[in-house]
This record gives sequence, structure tokens and C-alpha cells, in this order.
Amino acid sequence: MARKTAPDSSRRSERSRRAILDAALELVGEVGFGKLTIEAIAARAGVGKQTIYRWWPSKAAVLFDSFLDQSDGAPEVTLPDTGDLAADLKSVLRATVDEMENPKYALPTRALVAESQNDPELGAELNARVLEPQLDAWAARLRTAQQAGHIAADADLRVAVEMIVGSLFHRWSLRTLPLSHGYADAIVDQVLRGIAVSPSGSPAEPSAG
Amino acid sequence: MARKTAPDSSRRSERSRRAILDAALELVGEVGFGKLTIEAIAARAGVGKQTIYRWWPSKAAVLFDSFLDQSDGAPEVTLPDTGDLAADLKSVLRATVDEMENPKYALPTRALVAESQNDPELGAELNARVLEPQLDAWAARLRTAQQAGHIAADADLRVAVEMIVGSLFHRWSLRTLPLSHGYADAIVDQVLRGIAVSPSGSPAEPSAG
Amino acid sequence: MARKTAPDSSRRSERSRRAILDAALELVGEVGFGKLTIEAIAARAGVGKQTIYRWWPSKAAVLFDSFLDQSDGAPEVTLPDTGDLAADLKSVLRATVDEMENPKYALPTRALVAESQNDPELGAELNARVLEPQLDAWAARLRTAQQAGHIAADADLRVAVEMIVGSLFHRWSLRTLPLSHGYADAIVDQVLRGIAVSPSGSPAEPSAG
Amino acid sequence: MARKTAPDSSRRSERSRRAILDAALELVGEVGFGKLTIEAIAARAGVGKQTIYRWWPSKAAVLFDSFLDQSDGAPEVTLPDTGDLAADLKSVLRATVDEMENPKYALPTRALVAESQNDPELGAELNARVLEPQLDAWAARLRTAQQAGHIAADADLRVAVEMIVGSLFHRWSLRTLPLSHGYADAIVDQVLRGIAVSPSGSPAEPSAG
DNA sequence: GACTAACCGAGACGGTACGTCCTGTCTTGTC
DNA sequence: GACAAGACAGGACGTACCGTCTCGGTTAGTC
Repeated sequence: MARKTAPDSSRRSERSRRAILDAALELVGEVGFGKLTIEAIAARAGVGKQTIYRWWPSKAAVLFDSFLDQSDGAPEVTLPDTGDLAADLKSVLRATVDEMENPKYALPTRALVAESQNDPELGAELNARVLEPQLDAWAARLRTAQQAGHIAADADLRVAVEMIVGSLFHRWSLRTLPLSHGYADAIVDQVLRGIAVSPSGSPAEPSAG
Repeated sequence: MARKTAPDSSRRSERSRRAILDAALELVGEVGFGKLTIEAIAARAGVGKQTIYRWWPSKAAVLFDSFLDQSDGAPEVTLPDTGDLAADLKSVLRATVDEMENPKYALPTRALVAESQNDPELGAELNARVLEPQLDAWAARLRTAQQAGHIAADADLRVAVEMIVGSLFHRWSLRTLPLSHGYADAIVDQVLRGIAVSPSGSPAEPSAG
Repeated sequence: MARKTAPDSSRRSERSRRAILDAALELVGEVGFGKLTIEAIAARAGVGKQTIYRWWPSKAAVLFDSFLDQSDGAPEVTLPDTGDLAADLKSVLRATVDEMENPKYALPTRALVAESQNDPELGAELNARVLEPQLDAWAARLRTAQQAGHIAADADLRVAVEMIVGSLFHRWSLRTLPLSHGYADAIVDQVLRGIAVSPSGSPAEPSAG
Repeated sequence: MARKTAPDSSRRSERSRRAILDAALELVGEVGFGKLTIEAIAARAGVGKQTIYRWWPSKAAVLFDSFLDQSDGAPEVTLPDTGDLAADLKSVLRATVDEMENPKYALPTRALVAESQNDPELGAELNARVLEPQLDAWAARLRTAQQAGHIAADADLRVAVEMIVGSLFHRWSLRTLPLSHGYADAIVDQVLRGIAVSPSGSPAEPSAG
């Protein structure tokens, strides 16, 4: 099962690991993922190539770890809950817009999204470690609102979350139009209109036709 | 003045053009975009490398043309209009789901999406030639419904379209969950619930046709 | 039979061939054969590595061609014939001593001899292209002397030649003692004593015991 | 003072020493000297790499020790003396031919000869420990014959020895022609003819032993 | 009907990076 | 402190492609 002979991770050099992760992140910002090479990472990190190949299966995997490593300390698995659902969602979505426009985050993210297209395994890990926790956090906030009676009891919260996140992702990923706080607000408003309980107290009916 | 000296497209070999386009499409299905090489395309097509470099700036551009070429004959710039808005949207979105699960379409598409992440120019062309026409078609169908009074007059149709298309794109691109006709229906239902005009005058019921 | 697909030698770049051969010869003098690398030759020659691998199977083969190339113009396939056999042989053997003490010749030669030990194919080529012609030239000179009656009719000239050349080669190759003109003379004298026709007119008898 | 800190040879593991020497000899026969690696020796011997680097300066040195170790028990520093000079020399030279055609001896020997070409220090040690004792043994046998009056008093015995050994070495090392007992005999005969004292007093007949 | 210009197939070229292998040093834990 | 084990920085290997550059050999279109 093991590859050739699995390396002994207890003897791994933390110094080298950090240098590699840092170098990868720096370089992806400087030259982009397409021109990012293992050799350049090794050279910048002052490390032998084998030390990279020993611990990671591909440059995408290196970048993924760089990415996780960078995001550490800000796990952000919970959305704020001030009681005002729309305001909470908008503030988080606006923050996401800001993040996606910051090259420091956007560039490595784009690289990982690109690589995931053709590397399903990387995609799966990206999903498990980054994406799902985030989607879960959104769903949790909506569930709270639902339990408080602000969202229709039969609304499909997963679909709602994907609608919010997916709209933004679509525009960002395909660059159809520039992102903006206004767009974030519009998304939240329109999604909530579809699932919110009407002021008259009765939930909006989905298929009354 | 343009490049070195622009090639004379009137003398271009249609035979070679077709062979290249076909070879590219075949190969991307066999080995994926990452391992697709110009040399392999040239060899498969029985063509000199220079013939590719003469007419295309990158392998992504070749694949893009292969892609357009394949989609020709089915311009699909209009959505059906049977009068039943929800049914029309669902049928188109279900067809999209089917297309995205067919490797013949999905693989080259993924390659182009991936490449667009790091190649904004390719992204722009993809946008102009493929994406925007499609989004416009969706918007047009919604506008018709709006003019017929089935959609709120103040609804932001662009946002609605991106919500529909974005939700599907998000799930497909990031492989968070498998696509399905049920998901297509759920998206349409929930989006329409947010913007439809109910028979009674309040914005609530989506499938009011 | 052919390797992958044999390169088209009519399109070979003479410029590159020369640069490679020159670089190899220079480098072997600077760093020795053990530390001679294909990469260094390529770099020094301003050539891609592939251009070396395309035309030569090993660095030994490159060096062999460098060697032949350098020796060209001085084919030296004939020994002088002044009528004085001993003097002729000594002058040639002394010249050989001088050559073997000149690093410019000695270093690449040592490299080829070393490599031949473990690469019989290279050894065979070295033999056919360099060694045998030389041994033949010696044998030819002895044969002339034999026909003139200065060497016993039943003497084995091949053995005599190998004895002359082998003695020198042994001392040079294994560095048992330094080479010298005196040693060259001693070899020639002793070998000739074994095969020469005695002044009394009768050839020395081999097995009169 | 000497190196870093000289290892304490009294604590050296004889078990490891033997395993390394054996592994080296095995491997050189299997893959040749060119592809012989320290790592492979260590792995085959079940030994850490450092244990090799601690006790030997190069893989040639390891092989040299393997070689000496193998030849132990057969010091053979004396040539037989039956009274028949030619017969004695021929029997020893024939045995040498047999040894040189036995891959078990020939392969490591070739490796050491090859390495000596470019590593004069190794050459010197090979000379001192193996070659000179052998040449001395030959010279001793000739000297006995000389003192018995069978060889001319003014003959250069060293040259004669090198002529015998060199001829064989030349043919073996450069593979100009296959070795044979006949060649061994021919060498001895021709050399003796050059230096022997004939019964009649003139230097001519070799097999007068 | 020859001339000429360009595209074409082919593939050699100078390069860059790949992923593997080995070097010689260093580190860790065992005996 | 020698040892087995093996991670490390470094560097060469031989291969695969890159994008550029000739090299004949077909086609057009022009004199």
C-alpha cells in the first residue's frame, strides 16, 4: 500500500517544511501557478527537490498546504448572529468579496480551483478541508433563523446556501462581471425573498400553482 | 506590423485545421488538459508543429476552437417559451445537467474553465463567445415573463440568471455534490419563488406559468 | 532495429557538433573524466542536452569522437623506413613516450582506456579505429625488415609488436615507473634481440633445447 | 588532528566490514563498477551508509579492499623454480591467463584498473600492494636463472618482466585479441630468446633451462 | 510555362523542467 | 562511540516539450 517506503514523518524537518510552504506562496504570487515550478520552490526555499517530492505528490498539493497553512489561525467556521439575518449574511458575503479581490488570497485560490478541475482528488480534499466547513457554517446560520421562524420550515437550506455562494463564485471564477458589495447584497436579498417567512406570518408557498 | 508577418489565411489548409481541432479534442479526452501537448496534437493530426503555432497562440486557444467547432450547429441562443416559465427553465437546466455529466462535453469544458482561471484573456474570450450569449438567452426568457407580469417588475433578472447558472456551476466545478435533475428543479423553484408575482399580487408563487 | 526514430544526419548542425567536441576536450582536461558531465559539456558548448543525446549514446562516445577529431590530420598510419630498423622503431616509440607524457593527449586517452574497461563496445570501437591501425603500422615496418632478411623468417611479428607497445602501455597505464626515452630504447633493443637475424647470418633458433 | 576525529578502529564491527566487502564484490559482478553505488552496497550489506564512509574514502577503496580480501590465502609471492625456466614462466603466465578470463577475478580487476587511470592515488596503492610484489616475484625467478648462467649477465630483467606481463596486460586490457595459453607461451619464448644464453655461449636459445 | 511566394510536413535546435538517483553530511535512537 | 536507518542539500541524470528555426516539397497566384 505504501509508496516505495513511506518516509518517517517524526524525523521531518519543520524548518524545511515552512520554507517550502512560504516559497510556494511567494512564487505563485509572482509568476502564477502555470509557471510555478518545483525547482523554483526548492531553490527559493534552499531545499533539495527530493525533500519536496518526499512529502508532497504534486505542486498543487504543496500549494494546497501553503494555502491551509496561511488560513490557519482564522478558522472562521461560524457566521455572526446578531439577530438580523440579512445583515449578518451580507456582512459575511461582503467580506468574501473583499477577500476574493485581494490577490494575496485570490491568486492561490484560483490556482487551486484551476487544478481541481483536472485533478478530482485535489478537488475532493479542497472540498473536505475548506469548502464544506464553510458551506456548513452558512447552513448553520440559516438553520438558526429557520428555528427562530424567520425562514420557511420547508425551505431547502443547502440549496439556498449554494445559491448565495454559487452566484458569487460564478461571477468571480468566470469573470463575467466585477464583484461588488452591491452584488453581495443583491444576492442575499433575492435568496432571502425566496425562503423568508412573509411579514403576514405565513411562509411563502413554493408551489401553489 | 502586427506580429512577425501575419499569415495569409486565404491559403490556409482547411484539411490541417480540421485535423488539428479533431486531434486536440480526442487527446484532451484521453490524457486530460494537463498532459495535452502541442507535439502530440501535431503528431496525431499528421501536421507540423509550426502549422499549429502559425494559427493559434496557445494550446488553450486550440482547444477553445475545438470546443466552438464541436458546438457548432447547435447555437442554442434561445430558450423555449411554452408559456410555462418554470417548466421551460427546468427543461433547459436539466439539459445542461445532462451535458455537464457527459465527459465528451465536460472534459474540454473543465479544461477551458481551469485555463481561464490563470489566463484572463482566454477567460474573456470564453465569456464573450460562449458564456454571455447563454446568460443573455436566459435573461431574455425571464424578461418575456416579466413583461407578461409573471415576474416582479423590480426584480433584478441578471442576478436571478446568475443565481440559477451559478448554483449549478458551483456544484459542478467544485464537485461538492453530484448533479441531478432534482437539483436543477430545486434551483429553478427557489429562484422563481424569490422573484415571481403570485396570482394574488404578492411576490411568492413561482410556478404560476 | 533503429532506436526510437533515427535522427536525420543530413540536417545535423556542424556548428553544434564542433562546439560539443571542443567543449568535451576542454572539460576533460579541466576536471577529469570522472567529473565530466553531459550538462557541463552542453553548457560550455552553448547547446541543448538533447543535441548531445541525439547524436551520442554516452559521454564516453562524445569524448571518443573528440579524440578522433583532434587526431585528425595526423593519421600516422605509416612508420618511417630509413633502412635502420632499430633507429626507426626507437624514434617512433620515443615520440609515443612524449605524447603519453603530454597531458593534452594523455588525459583523454586515460579516460577512454578507463571507460573501455567496463564498456566493451567502446573498447571495440577504440580498437578498430585507433589501436589496430597503429599495430598494423608497426607490423608493416617489421614485415619490411623481415623481407629484407633482417628479421627471422619464422618470427611472430604480431607478438613482437604487442611486446613493444604492451611494455610501454603497461608502464604508462599502471604507472609502475616513469616513462623515458631510455625505456623506449631498451624495449626496442630487447625485442629486436629476440627476433633479429644474427650477424653470422643464421636466425636465432627458438627451441633448440 | 587528522580528519575530523579518527574513528576508533578497536571498536570496529568485523561483521559489518565483512558484509560490506562481500556485498561490494557481489554487486560489482552484477552491475559493473560504473553502476556500483555506495547506497546499494550499504543496503545489500545491511549496513548504514555512514559505516562505509567512516572506514573508506571512496567506493574504489572499498572495492580494492574487497579485492585484497578475496585474494588473501593465496599470496603467491614466489614463482615456482623447477629448474626449467621457460616451463616455469609459461605455467605461471598460463595461470594468469586463466585468472583473467574468469569473470570473478577479471571484473573487479578491470574496475580497479579503470579507476586507477583517473585516480593516481588508488593506482599507487594498487601498485604497492599488488603489482610490485608480483613483478618482483617474476624478477626474482629471472635473477635466479641469471645467476645460474642461463640468462645473459647484462640483460635488463626489469624490462624483460614488463615485456612479459605488459604484453598480456595490453591484450587483456584493450581486448585487441583473445587471450590463450598459446599466446602466453609465445610471449615467454620470444622474451627468453632475447635474453637467454645459448649453450654454445651466444644469446639465442630460450628453452635451454 | 516558368517564377515566386507562402503554406505545409518534418524535425533539429537551444532551452527549461521534470521526477529519479546518488552523493556525502547530519541526526536520531539502539546497543 | 560505533552502529542501522534514513532525512537532508545538492547536483547530474536522461526524457519530454517548449517555441523557434531551417529544410525540401507541394500549391497557388503572377508575369
